[in-house]
Amino acid sequence: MGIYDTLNAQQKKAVLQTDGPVLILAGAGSGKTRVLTHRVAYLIDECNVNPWNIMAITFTNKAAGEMRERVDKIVGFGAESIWVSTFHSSCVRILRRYADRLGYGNNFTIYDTDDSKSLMKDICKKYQLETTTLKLRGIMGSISKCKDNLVTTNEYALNTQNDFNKVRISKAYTEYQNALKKNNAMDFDDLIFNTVELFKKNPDVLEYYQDRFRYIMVDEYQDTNNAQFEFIRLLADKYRNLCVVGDDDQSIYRFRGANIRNILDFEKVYPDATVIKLEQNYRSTQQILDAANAVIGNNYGRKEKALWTEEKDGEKVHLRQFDTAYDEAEFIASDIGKLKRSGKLSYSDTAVLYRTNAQSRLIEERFVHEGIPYDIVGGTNFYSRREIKDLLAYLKTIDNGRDDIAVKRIINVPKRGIGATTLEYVQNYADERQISFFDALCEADQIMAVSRSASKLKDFVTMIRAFRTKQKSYSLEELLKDVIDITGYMDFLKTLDDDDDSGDNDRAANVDELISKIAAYEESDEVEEPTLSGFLEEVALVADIDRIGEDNEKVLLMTLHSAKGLEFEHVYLAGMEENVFPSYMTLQTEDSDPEGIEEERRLAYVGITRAKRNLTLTAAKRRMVRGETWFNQLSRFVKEIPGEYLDREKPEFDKPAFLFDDGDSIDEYEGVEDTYGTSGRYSDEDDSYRSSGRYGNGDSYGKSGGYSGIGVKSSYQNKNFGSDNGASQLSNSYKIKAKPAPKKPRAVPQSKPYIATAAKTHVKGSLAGISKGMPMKTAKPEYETGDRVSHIKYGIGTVTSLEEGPRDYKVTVNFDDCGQKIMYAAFAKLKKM
DNA sequence: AAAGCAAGCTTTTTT
DNA sequence: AGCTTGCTTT
Repeated sequence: MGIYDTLNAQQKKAVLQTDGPVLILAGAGSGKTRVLTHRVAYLIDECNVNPWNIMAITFTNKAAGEMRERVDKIVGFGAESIWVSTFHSSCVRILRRYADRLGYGNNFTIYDTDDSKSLMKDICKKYQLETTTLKLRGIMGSISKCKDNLVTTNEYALNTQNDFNKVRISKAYTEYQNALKKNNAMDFDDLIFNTVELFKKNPDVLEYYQDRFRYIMVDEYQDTNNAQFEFIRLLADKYRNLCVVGDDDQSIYRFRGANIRNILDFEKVYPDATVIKLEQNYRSTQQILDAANAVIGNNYGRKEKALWTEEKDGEKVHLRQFDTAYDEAEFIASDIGKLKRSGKLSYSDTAVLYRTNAQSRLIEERFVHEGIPYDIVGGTNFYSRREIKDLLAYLKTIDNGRDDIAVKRIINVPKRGIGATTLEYVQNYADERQISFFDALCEADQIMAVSRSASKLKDFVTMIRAFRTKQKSYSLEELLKDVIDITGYMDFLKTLDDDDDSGDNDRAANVDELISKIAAYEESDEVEEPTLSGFLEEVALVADIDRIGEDNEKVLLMTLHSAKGLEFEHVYLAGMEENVFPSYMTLQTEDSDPEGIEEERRLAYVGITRAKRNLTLTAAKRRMVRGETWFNQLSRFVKEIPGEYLDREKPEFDKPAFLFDDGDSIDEYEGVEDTYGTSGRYSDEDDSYRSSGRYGNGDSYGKSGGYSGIGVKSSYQNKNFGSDNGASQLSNSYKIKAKPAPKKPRAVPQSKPYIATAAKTHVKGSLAGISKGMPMKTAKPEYETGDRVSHIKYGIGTVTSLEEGPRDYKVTVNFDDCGQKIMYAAFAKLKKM
């Protein structure tokens, strides 16, 4: 049977067990994607299952894409009719057909986290729901939890037991859902929740999909939440051919509602389940696996398993500890550079992983310095960047006036002299009449209270209507460029970050990328009828990880979370320090939530097992976090790795981090009694601190204005500190934190010049170089810098610069009447005088 | 009534 | 460091 012979015994068992519930516990790197794809092939080729009856759910679009590709290769025929998609996109697909059964329009829009937040903000304001203890974040969190657990607004309302906060949350939940419905919108959680609701209330719909998906496979099952579980359970209920694949040791999304019990209790829900463990690892060396096993072994309540490999040759795991995060970043960059030069490393097979997005900046700077090409995953998702959201909000407004959030976002962007008060009146008018915000704007004349601003509102409406008219004859790309041009959006961006121009460049480049993206969408073969709504939908569900291409010769920088499911020859885990990883937040809540630390450990496990051959752990003794200097001890996860698996350059690494070595650039360090018998402060002669932050006046830190760095134990109180100093609350002797003194920040040696260059080649978070098939370019305009030109709206001016963009020329004109404007040449339709 | 500026507060992770 | 909020200015 050919292709199945390459599988090991356990893998083969997993492939051949096609019927009934199956739980595959697949350790990291144990070839689970291979198993899944072979299983699909087996179902089709050997069991005569119609591809149409197979559904495979993955976590990210990228994973879905990869699975689809591999299935296509191995199946050959009919592969395209298999549903391979994420939970969210599956649900969208179903809801697009049946949302009307729930009282939504089938063309509902999808709100991202930002959109939901602004909607909720309005609601909280309207009903005065926020208190000192109950903030927006908490309300949103509670509601999200409700949806994850399939608790409806009514059910929640019945269970408030007159608890003060619960009553408020209940009100917020109810109003929020009402508002969503009115806006014909759903948030991420709703997509799953509503699909389950749809299935429960409409047996005919459920049965249709049950009959359709006779064989269901779910990847990354350990990260499903209760609603997702219910979605799957309902679908699989008729034929019970449900195969879930996961690894409880890699469950890292609890904060998002993932319920590790879904995988741990699978056998309780399906007592007849076949359980198969895949423990042979085909990815990493024994040394790396030993380290991973040693770390994860400290967790309780896991399904016992031990990864092993036949790959015995390998280096030890490298450990390097540095004085500062700068040194750490410098090492990573230079080490990668060195290995690359000696031919031992390829950029595309190398990743730097860290706990928080904020850690990327320093590393990024050093990469630029060393000339190492890189790409950053995550941070602010391309589609959550301000400039992109603004432009998309214009497109949404043009597409569908019912989306109040989009309209409000852009009504005064760029500034049109329409302020908060005016908007409030308009909103009240809309509320009274139960009409949309945009419809209210159309009747601005009727709203007495805004009579003074009525003309501005009318101008806005007229502009949007003009776009709608143009939409009929324009391509999407033309429409977007026209929006940018008419609104003077590039101009507005210029005013945004005037302190330094690098951010500005990024933003402009991101706008270029959006144009490329919309053009690529229009020209894509996969879309038969490109529409504005289609584009907006496609864009709504992309995760940042989805855009990584394989072929790029670039080092990837990303969080540990983003790295799940990926593998690299060389992996650097940066910031292996207490309070960084495990995170400060987790350690703070350790008593009330002991499971937090277990999840962090799983995250460490995920990180370590990303490496195939070469793993380097790095840590810094001190680093700047949100304007404070933190002194952290080496991460407990490093200490959990037995010394014999480690190659460490500094044998004294595990002494308390704040005992500085002789070479350290600290002039004075006084010991004070505490857990470690020390703590101290620095003299202010020391200039090695690149502190910044707003500590404009040193009074609260003591007269000396000196540096107060302390090692703290729970009972330690330092009177020189403001009472809000987090240090006094620290309960674990690992934690050492200090505040910087007012000090002239030492010029950071890298900085601007090459950051600016970097923006051109590696646009952070943009799609630079990723969208394929950039089509033909607009011809060079007839005019040049210095020429006098005329514009239909702005009149006559002088061209001050003509810059070549990826798809079009960007022309800057200094108009005699309205000053400088930046626009796209193809759209400005400038006439040379 | 809107825009501009300074102070204050914060997030760890994301479909 | 970045974003929101509140206050002052126009």
